[in-house]
Amino acid sequence: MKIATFNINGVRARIETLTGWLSEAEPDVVVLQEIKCQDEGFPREPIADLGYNIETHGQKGFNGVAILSKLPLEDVTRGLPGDDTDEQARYIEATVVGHRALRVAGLYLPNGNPQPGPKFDYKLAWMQRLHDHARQLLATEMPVLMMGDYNVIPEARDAARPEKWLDDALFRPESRAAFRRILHQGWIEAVRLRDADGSRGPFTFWDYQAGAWQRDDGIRIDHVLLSPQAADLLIDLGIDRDERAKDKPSDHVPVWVDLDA
DNA sequence: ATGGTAGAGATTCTA
Repeated sequence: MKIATFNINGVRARIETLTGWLSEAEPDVVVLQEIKCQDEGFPREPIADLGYNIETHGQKGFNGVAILSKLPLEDVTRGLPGDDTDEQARYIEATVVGHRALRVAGLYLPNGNPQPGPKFDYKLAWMQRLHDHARQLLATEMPVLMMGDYNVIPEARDAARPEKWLDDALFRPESRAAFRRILHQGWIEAVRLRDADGSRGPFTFWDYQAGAWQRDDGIRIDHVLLSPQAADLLIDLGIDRDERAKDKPSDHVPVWVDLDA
């Protein structure tokens, strides 16, 4: 089963980019971030026509996440637990039943800039809530995938030019430490299973500005975290880097895993 | 040191 994460940066503005990739890559399950629309504005029809069930958690203008699946989605939950006053649509979770049941979480972690400030405080508080919930997910002993745009550059080798990110919320020590604290519960970063050495990259995001793509001035901020039970099922993984060179691209590219599930 | 781009929706914010 092929399961992907893709920050689409506006699903209505980029519906042809999305359907083109879905047709080519043929993922079974996709978590989307930054749909930037409300549930009723989501372009369901062209995606349903490709055989996907659709569950959305949107809001007006910003943020918004969704899960697409060729298999039925069960027990869908919306919003990250831990703060009933949080109105930002950044988290969705569902069970996908193939010949094995998987729990899939799609998340859009707060950017946190500028830092320091209230947005950075919100990012760190959100990461603490994710940490608490991630522990509960591991305790289920199901195969779990916790994937999405983490807005965290884990290490210097995850940036083409780490020096320019030193004062950015994506690379601050507090953000990186919070990400590590989640990993240390026992999650496995899929990409690093196959690329564990010290070489630079691969990247998943290139800014639209200043020719970042042309200079390969990228960062790796879209991550797939696997529970041990999910990691045991891993067959293959990839980053669809070529999507960034196509017409009307998102600034992020898809990251996917293939599991024996 | 600055500005460079993009989407949504309102004349600015978020990234």
